[in-house]
Amino acid sequence: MLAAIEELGFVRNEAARALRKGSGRTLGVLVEDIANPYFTDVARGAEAALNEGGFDVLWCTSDGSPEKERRCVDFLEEQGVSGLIVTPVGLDARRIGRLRAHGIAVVLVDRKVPGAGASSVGVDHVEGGRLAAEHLTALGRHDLAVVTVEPETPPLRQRRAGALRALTRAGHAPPLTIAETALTTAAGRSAAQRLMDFGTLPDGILCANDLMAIGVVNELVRGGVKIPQEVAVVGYDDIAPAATAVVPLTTVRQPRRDLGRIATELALTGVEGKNVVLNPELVVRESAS
Amino acid sequence: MLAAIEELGFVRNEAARALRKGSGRTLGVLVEDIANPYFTDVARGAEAALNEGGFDVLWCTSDGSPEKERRCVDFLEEQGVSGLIVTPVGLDARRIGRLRAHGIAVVLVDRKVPGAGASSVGVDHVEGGRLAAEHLTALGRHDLAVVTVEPETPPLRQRRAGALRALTRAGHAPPLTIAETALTTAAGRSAAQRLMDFGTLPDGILCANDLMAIGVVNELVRGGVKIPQEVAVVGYDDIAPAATAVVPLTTVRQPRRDLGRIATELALTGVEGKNVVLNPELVVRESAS
DNA sequence: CCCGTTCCGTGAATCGTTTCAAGGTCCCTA
DNA sequence: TAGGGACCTTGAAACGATTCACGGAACGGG
Repeated sequence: MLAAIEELGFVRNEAARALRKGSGRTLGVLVEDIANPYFTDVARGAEAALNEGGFDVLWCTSDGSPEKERRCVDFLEEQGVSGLIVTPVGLDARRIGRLRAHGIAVVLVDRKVPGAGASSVGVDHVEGGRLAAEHLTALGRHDLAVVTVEPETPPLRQRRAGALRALTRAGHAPPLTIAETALTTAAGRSAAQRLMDFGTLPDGILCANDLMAIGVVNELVRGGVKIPQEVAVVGYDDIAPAATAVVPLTTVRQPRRDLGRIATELALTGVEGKNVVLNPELVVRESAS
Repeated sequence: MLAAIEELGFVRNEAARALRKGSGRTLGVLVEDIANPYFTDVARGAEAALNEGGFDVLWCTSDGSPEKERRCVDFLEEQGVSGLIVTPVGLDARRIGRLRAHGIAVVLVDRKVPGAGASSVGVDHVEGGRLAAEHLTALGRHDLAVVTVEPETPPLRQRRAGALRALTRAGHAPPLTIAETALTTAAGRSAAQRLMDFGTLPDGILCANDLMAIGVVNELVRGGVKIPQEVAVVGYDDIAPAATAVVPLTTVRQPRRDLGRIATELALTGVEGKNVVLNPELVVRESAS
C-alpha cells in the first residue's frame, strides 16, 4: 500500500487538510531582517523545535517596514497558520487581538506590545548593558564611548540604560554617544571615523550590536589603532562573524536559539500572557581583554 | 461593504482557494543556507519579482542536507506551490520529473541536473575564475595560491578551472591549492594560518568565496601581513560584508538579485528547459589593487 | 447455540472558495 | 408594446482530506 503510494507519486493535499481542520500544521515566523545573523539564529532555534512537534515553518521578512509586516501577517493569516512568532515593527494590540480571536497564538520576540495579551520571550537587556559596561570598567577603561543608532528600538534603549546606570553607580562620567542611522558594519566604520576625527580616542567603546562593533574594529585597525591595547571594543549579540573578526570580539551573547525554541513552545502550547526573560552572557574575546 | 469586511476582521481562507484552484498563489524558494548572504540576496531578488506578480513566497532551507531538502520539497509540494526555485543538493532528475508531472515549474539556481528538463539560471563561473586570475597576474602577481573547499561543488570546480586555464595560458606555474572543509570565515582563517606556517607566502590568493576571503584577510592582517602590498586577495560573490571588511575586498560579483528575479520569471511563466547564463563582474577594491 | 459487544470498514457530510449554470430583470430596439 | 439580448443575482456543484455515524462481521461470554 505504502509502496503503491510512493510509486504513484501521491502527495497529500495540505490545502484540503487545512481547510477541513480549520488551521494547518504550520507556524509563521516573521522576523525583521533575514540577512541579520541574529534573526537567522532565532529562526533556526524555532525551526528545530517545530520539526520536533511535526510542524513546518512559514518564514517571512518584514525588512523593518510596518507596511510589509502587515502584508506578511495577512499572508500568514490567510495561510491558516496555527501560531505566529514575530519581532513586531508596527504591529499594534488591536491587530494582535484580531489574530488571537481567530485562534492564532501570537508570541512576541525581544519586544512587547502593551495590552495585547500575547506571550513574549526576551532577554534582560538592562543586565546585558551592565555586563558590557562593567567589563570595560573592570579592565580599567574609564573614557568610554557608546556607538548606537537613532532612533533606538526598546531593546537598544534598555542596553544603553543598563550600561549608563552601571557607569554612574561606579562614579564614572557619562560616555560620549555616537548615533548612526543603521545597525550595520558600514555604520560602525563611519562611527569609528567620526571618533578618530575628534582627535582623542576613548579607551573603550560599547557598540549597539556586533555588526557595528565589527565595523568599528575594522576601521580602527585600518587606522593603525591597537585593539585592545589602545581601545577596547565590546559588541552585542555574539553572532557568528564576531568570533572570526580581525580581532575576535568580546560581546554579550544572547541565547538566540533558546529564544526561538521557547517562543515555539509557547506558540504550540497556546500559553497566553506569559513573559519569559532570559539572561545574556558576557563572552570575553580579544577585543576587550 | 469593504468597510464591513474590515470591521468584522474577515480574512479569506487561502486553503479553500488553493483547494478549489488546484494550486495556490505561492511559489517555493529552497536555498542551501539561510545564513549565507549570497542566498539571502538571491531570495530577495526572487521575492521582489514575486510580489510584483501577486505571488507570495514560501522559504525553505536545506542546510546542505539532502535529507532535509527532501523534507522541504515534500512540504512545498503538499502546500501546493505553483513553482519551485531551488539550489539542488541531492535532488535528482526523477524527483524533479515528478514535481513537474504535478504541474510544479522547477527552476534550478546555479546548478544543473542532467536529464531533468527543468529550466536553470546560472553564472558563467569559468569566466569568473578567469577574471579573478587575470586581475592578479595583471597586478604582477605570479606566485599564487588558491583557497577552496573539499569536496568542491560544480560552480567551485568551474571557477577554479577558469582560473587555472587563464594562468597556464599566460605561462604561469599552477598555484598552490589549500582545501578546507567549509566555505566559512573560520575556514579562511585556518587556510591563511596554514599558508603562513609554510614560511614563504604567495603574493596573491584566490578564494572560493567572500566568506573565506574575509577569513584569509583577517588572519593575514592579524599576522602583520600588508594587504595588498605583500599579498593580494581576491574573493568571489561580492556579498555585503566584502565592502566593509578590514581591507575592502576585491571580488567577482555575481548578479544575485538578477538570478532570483530571472528564476522567478521562468517559474511563473512555466518555461521549460531554458538555461540562462549571466555574466559575473570584477569588482576592484583595496585587497587586490 | 444465541445474544451482546466491540472492532473495522464503508459512506456521507463538512470545511470556504470558486466556477459554472440557470433564472430573472432591465434596457434597447423593432 | 413585445421580443430579444445583455447583464446581474442567486444557487449549486466541486476541490480533497477528515470525521462521524452507521452497518456488518467477528469474537467472546452466558
